[in-house]
Amino acid sequence: MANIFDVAKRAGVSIATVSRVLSRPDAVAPATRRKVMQAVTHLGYTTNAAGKHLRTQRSDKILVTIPDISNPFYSRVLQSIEESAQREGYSVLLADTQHDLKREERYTLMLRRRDAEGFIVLGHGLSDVAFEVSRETSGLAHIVGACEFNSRANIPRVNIDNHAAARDAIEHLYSLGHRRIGVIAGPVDSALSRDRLEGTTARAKVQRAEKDLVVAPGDFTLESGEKAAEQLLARADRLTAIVCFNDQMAIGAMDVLRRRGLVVPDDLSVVGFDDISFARYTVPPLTTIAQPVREIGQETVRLLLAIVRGQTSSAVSVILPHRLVVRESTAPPAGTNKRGRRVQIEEPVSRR
Amino acid sequence: MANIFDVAKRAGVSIATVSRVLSRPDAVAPATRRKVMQAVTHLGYTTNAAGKHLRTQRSDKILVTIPDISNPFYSRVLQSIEESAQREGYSVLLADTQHDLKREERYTLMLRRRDAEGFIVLGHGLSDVAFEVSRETSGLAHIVGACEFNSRANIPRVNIDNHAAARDAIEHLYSLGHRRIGVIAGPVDSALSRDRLEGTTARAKVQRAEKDLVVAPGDFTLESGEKAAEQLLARADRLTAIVCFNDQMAIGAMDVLRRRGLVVPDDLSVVGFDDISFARYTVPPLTTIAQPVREIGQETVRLLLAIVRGQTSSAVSVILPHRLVVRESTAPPAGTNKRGRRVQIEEPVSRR
DNA sequence: CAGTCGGCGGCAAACGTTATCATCGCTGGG
DNA sequence: CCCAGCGATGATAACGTTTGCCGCCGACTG
Repeated sequence: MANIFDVAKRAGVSIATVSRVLSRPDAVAPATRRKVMQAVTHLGYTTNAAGKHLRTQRSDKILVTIPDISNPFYSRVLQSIEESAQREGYSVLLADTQHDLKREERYTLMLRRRDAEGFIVLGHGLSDVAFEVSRETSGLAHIVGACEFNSRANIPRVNIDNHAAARDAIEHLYSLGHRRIGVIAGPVDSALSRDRLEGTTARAKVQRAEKDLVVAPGDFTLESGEKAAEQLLARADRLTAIVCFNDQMAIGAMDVLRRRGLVVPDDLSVVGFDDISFARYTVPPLTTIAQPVREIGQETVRLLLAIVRGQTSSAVSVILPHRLVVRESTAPPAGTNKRGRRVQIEEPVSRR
Repeated sequence: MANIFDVAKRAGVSIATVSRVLSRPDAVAPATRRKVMQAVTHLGYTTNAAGKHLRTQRSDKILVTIPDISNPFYSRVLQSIEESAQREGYSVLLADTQHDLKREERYTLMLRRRDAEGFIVLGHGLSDVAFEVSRETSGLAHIVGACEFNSRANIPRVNIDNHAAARDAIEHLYSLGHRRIGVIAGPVDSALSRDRLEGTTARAKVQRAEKDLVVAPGDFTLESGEKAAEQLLARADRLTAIVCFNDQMAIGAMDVLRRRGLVVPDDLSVVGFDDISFARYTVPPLTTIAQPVREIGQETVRLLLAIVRGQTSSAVSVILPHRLVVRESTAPPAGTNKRGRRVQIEEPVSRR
């Protein structure tokens, strides 16, 4: 493999000139530039990453930890992050932590080893090591959170207003006439889930319906959605709607309902979260809170790189807008009319 | 940030000893080892990646290109790759090519720059540059394909027997009594899709039913599944089943059928490919060809690292077993009994 | 014509590590 | 008692690059 010396020799210049041609071409005379470029192409020379990295102290890499890549929501955020990073000349080092803090910890070492210049954390886990690394740096830690956040560490993050989003979800159900509502939440240690839970209960209080809110925890997987739905059905009767803190749990829940012979939305309305691509294809299509995945990825990268490049002295978090997407999994509860008003049972029930 | 000199000074030893303590601890006397370790922990020293990389010529990184991370099948393979790599001490550089050969090409440069030691290609795209890099290396190119493969380049790969898998899918339908079958294939430049198409037609020939096979191309997305299904329905009547070359297109197709008032499997049977996690949750649950995603990832990494480490002189491709998972989206066509035999219309139609 | 200025390119240091080789002291065997 | 040998550690040479500094030369101006 040819190195910069080989190129220099062949072009009859010094290695400094070769380096200059490659990094700042206009700092060198056109004639020499041509000579060098010829040698470069002839030898198939490419700058060696390690040498450059060592000299410049920049690896042009960012580390992204994800609790679970196979979660379509995360994978789409990742996709956006990757694209944005790439556009800025950065590569992405992938770390699937599988919800394991130990793994995340191992990966965090890459930051300290200067293998990566910055660190994006998806999911709520943030190990002690990461926390520590984030503090030991003079100035701003090169860490940004996305979607989730760890309340312990004072780390800038970009996400939607989960409190408001959950409020909107439940508001939608109230406006349809629902009152007794099940909630399939996330793990208790998830700040995101806590925020959404607060959003729902806050809105329920306004309605004076706190008692009618039934919560079952899940872990954002399809299976946990099933389990939670079964719990909900066993624990509470007269439920007319279920809010799920992500679409996968909603899909799992809808499957349970279907197997029990319950029809969505006739018997029960279901609302999801995230608006993953499959949400449009469920039966019936899922009403859900859409998150701006693309923008989340873009903003996260922008924020991180601003910190890394020292273009900002005080990084602030970013809140992006969410959007309620009403599809066909929600409708007024049985026994009410279109407006959500309770009607006489004798009247024909109209829907959608 | 403390470097090896700082540690050496503090421990009162040479840098060589520090390096030894960290890499081969038993090559150094216990007393010195302790002294060094104390200094290391006190200073929070971690080996600098760039220095190590430059010296050892090993980056401990592999590059993985994926046509589309948001495809759940790919993301699960990626997950397995990442885990296996991690276990072997390697990190994964992620490259989402978005089906763009130019992007893949840019990323391939990382291999030449020695930024990554090896290269895993998911998807069928393989740019000229990659092809070239794979040849310029003396000995084996550090490239392994997964799932798909490029027939042009002689690159080892790991995948299922797509020909046989497609045969099994269509065999299943024939055995149920279907004959006139629609196929939603992949892009024509996809070798994987070609193989599967060959598998279906080969099996159809045995049945003397080539004329009853109707093919529409897709591109593995949900939307393309819808489009292809519409084409199929418009072009061919009397179709009793559809085989799709991935689950997402199957889900898209089933949505079209549903909107047209067609019931699966009563009116039409549907078979998918991949067995993504959502396949179990479609309505009805999708019959599909399961791929051993976990094993594909493991084997790919194993194969690549064997090449990288020079543990093998001639890398051969790996074929992993697939499996037909029969769920509820397939049944005998209307007008036949359980055994798949054509019956009198007057008889009651039984199913499942 | 002489002096100065600017553009271009070379020299060399530094980035942080590992591995090879040399060295030194100690031990054990002849 | 001496020397061979061995175990432990130190000195040092790369690995390949970028970049500050400086010198040279040509051109332009007074």
